[in-house]
Amino acid sequence: MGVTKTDLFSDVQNEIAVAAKAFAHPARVAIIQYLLKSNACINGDLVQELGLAQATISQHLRELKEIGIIQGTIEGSRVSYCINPIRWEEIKSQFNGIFNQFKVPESGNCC
Amino acid sequence: MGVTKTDLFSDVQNEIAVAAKAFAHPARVAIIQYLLKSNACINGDLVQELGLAQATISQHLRELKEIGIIQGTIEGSRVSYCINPIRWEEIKSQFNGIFNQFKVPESGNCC
DNA sequence: TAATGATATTGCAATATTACGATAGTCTAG
DNA sequence: CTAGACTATCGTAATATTGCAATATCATTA
Repeated sequence: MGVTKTDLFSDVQNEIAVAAKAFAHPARVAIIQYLLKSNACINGDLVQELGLAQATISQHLRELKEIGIIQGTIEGSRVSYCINPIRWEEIKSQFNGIFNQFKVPESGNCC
Repeated sequence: MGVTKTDLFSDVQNEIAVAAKAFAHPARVAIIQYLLKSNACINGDLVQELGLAQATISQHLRELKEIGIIQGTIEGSRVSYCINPIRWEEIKSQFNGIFNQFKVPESGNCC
């Protein structure tokens, strides 16, 4: 009924799902890529950069902050956002842990 | 209004968002991990493995198939699913492309 | 052929996500 | 202090996702 049954799955599986949501919307991917490029930015820049309303971007930023992949500091009347290095590495290694698990079977592909 | 404005974003950004959705639900993560372990499996196994209804699992499998990350072959009355190696590498390198873009700035962290 | 087993599809119901206007709060100029 | 700039939050509308029972398919087996 629209409710994800998180209790059926392991902690790791739920964590990966949460982390993946950071990348599961093109606007958030765009925000992350922009942060990677500029290595710090402000919300206002993003309103120019992406074509979305200020409220929408603010909402995506909050989601990314909740996931922990970005962090923000208030700078006067502005807010500077950047990648959270600790969390970034954490998520990166969670994904690499999965990606590196796959080896093409020697006996050719199964199906 | 609930509609993602895909036209605002680049192809790559949209592609990453689609790929990320494969991992954005714990059930799909669990399915992928199970496929990684068993290196081929059948739908029925998954109904035992996860606690979800058959219809629900079939739906997740279809989504993963649409994303291309898994593939299935009909084997009599059963279906064998496995990782799609080509697509797997594709998605893996898209994510690595992002993950490796981040370097902790020498001047310490910005915010 | 009929019954069985394995999957897929359909048709809801419930919740989640996306988007934005309006509004509120918080600085910084002036 | 006041006006303007920048962000966050609220309320709401529209669409998407999740989950499952019921049903449909299709191959196998009796």
